[in-house]
Amino acid sequence: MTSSGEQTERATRWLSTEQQRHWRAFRNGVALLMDTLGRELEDESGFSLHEYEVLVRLSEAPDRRMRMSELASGIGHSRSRLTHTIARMEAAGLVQRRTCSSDLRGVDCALTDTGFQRLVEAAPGHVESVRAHLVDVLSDEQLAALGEAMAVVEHRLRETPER
Amino acid sequence: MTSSGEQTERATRWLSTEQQRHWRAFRNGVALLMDTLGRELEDESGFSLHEYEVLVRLSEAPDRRMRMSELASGIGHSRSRLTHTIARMEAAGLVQRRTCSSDLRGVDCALTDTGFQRLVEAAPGHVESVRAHLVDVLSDEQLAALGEAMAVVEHRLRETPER
DNA sequence: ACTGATTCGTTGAACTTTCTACTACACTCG
DNA sequence: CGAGTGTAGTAGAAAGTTCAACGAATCAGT
Repeated sequence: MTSSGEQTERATRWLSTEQQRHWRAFRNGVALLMDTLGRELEDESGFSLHEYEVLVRLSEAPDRRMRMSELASGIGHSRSRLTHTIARMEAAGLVQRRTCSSDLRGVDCALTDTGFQRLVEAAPGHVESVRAHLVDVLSDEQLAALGEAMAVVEHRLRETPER
Repeated sequence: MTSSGEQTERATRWLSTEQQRHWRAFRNGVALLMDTLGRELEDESGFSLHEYEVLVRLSEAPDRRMRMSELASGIGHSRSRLTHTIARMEAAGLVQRRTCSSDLRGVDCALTDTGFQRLVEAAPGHVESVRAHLVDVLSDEQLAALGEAMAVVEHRLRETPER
């Protein structure tokens, strides 16, 4: 809109047949896998994958408590979304909100004993699912390749300032 | 509940440290990647990844039309969800519903010229995103490993009768 | 043909997630 | 100090998804 009028037409660098095949396999496989893991977790323990993730993070935090925003950015949810999720989980007695001592704006979210207990009960079944559909289906090398590739992807995405 | 009372207590086969590391990297990486691709697509073309997927499938179908249920199972959405999605897309003029000639229960979903046009406009940007955050970030071998591993996962999930 | 079971797609309500606006506190710089 | 700017969390409305129930068409068995 400034000087050049039309932005330079650059030919799209389409994916090669192979690349497209792999990308689609990845996309479809991930969707189906996550869907399945989510449904199985839901059936067996009543948690969604998101709630489970919250429980896991809290259980591993010092004192089993964490600030809302840490929790949110850690699992990549919006602050708003986490507020709603935690509200539901608090109503269910899984977590408890406390005012944060060091920063009066902040709120700490603490795992209750009930919440921890329910996580302990849910974990074995979930691990079984992950094994059955991912870990035990692949060779050690394949799993490692998967993990390492996605670590690179994540690292790049986090280091990039923005786009 | 029948004979044995307690079901046999079997020790949970937890993941090894390495396995857990890879599984988490996979989970986090996938979440962040898909999130980013979705947001970029949304910003550039106004489509969600789901809508985009619908457009792609239709554009590749013979006659650019497909039965609702084929479409739904192809992309792994519930029939209900697809109904709602297609309703919105139809209101936006991207697709059109027609009665299916061979089966009066069925409904065919056809891509409109507008829909095809909008897909053509959206595609280059999306491919750029996929390259920037996945394809060009990995070696050919890594991408191939990713695709092949997930193809195995998907295949296993589809062949299993149910769980 | 007739009956019952099944599949197709839709509907509306309940629920979850996203988006936007808002309050309160913290930090910083004159 | 105190005005301006940024950050933490929340709240409610809008958008999207899931769930259960339904009407219509097909299929299988008699």
